[in-house]
Amino acid sequence: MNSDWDQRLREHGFRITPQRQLVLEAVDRLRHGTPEEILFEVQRTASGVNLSTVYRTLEVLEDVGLVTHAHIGHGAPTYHAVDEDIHIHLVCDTCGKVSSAPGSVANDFIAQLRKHHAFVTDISHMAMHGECESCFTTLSTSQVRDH
Amino acid sequence: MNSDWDQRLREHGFRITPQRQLVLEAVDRLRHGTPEEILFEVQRTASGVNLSTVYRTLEVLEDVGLVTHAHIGHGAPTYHAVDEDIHIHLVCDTCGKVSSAPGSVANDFIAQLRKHHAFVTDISHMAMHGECESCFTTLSTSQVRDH
DNA sequence: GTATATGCAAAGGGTTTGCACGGTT
DNA sequence: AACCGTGCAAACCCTTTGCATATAC
Repeated sequence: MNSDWDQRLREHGFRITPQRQLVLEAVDRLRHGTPEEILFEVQRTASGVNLSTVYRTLEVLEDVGLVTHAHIGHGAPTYHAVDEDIHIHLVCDTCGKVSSAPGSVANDFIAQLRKHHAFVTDISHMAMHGECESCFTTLSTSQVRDH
Repeated sequence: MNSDWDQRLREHGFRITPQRQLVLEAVDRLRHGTPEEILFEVQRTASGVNLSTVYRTLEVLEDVGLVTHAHIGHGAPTYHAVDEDIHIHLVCDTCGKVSSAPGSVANDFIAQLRKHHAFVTDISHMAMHGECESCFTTLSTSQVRDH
């Protein structure tokens, strides 16, 4: 885990609290987690922590650049530490499976968006929707599909 | 608007109703719309239509391939007709502005995901998060930022 | 000591569901 | 006539907010 997390918070004028440490540790341990999943992880150590504190804490940790989130489904977003290996989420909208690809596969694409469309993409926030190969193949054989 | 929309519904065993026609027309007219925005548009013609009908109808229209949706923010998803020009949504997480780029800019990227990561991307569902050039520039000059 | 953070409970958006009625086939 | 689709209201999930208390500085 990022060793100067407390420094990072102080720099931005935030205080150091047990809750903030615990939430950050939980995010690191889970690698991916919704606010509720993070709450449960935190509560293994400190049962008194409240869900609204988790929400407020995640917002703070995101502000200072220690965590990010991606929207991988219709439900709650998933949070992860920023120092994780940068990756892209591939969400199968048919079976719900979430796989990932190294962030580098998007380099050219992102460079093009930057150059020609004046847009700076936040790669750790990227979630692609579509279908995994097996779901796609199943659909192709069971119904008409236009290519 | 797609001229055989009713045929499309019938093929899949759905019935033709005024509500389904009106919702589809509203989506076409708005080009992009949340369920609630679509409801308001529909209600300009038929004030009695209910929000839950809009939700159920959008699900049906998506099932038969007449509309899709993309998650461009934390809030409600945005629906649009499938025969629109294929485009990618670029969402600025700082100022909230949503711009778009032609779908073709992602061709290589999508081909790579298909070939090396067994994933078939639904391009009309693509929403990229990040910052527009002006927000990015402002941030760069007002605070430390790592490149 | 003062300002910020937390816990709790209530309210808020967005979406789904159960049920009786009405409309399409 | 049978079944599907609709309107309405209630329930649901996820998230935010107001307020009093507790805690970091």
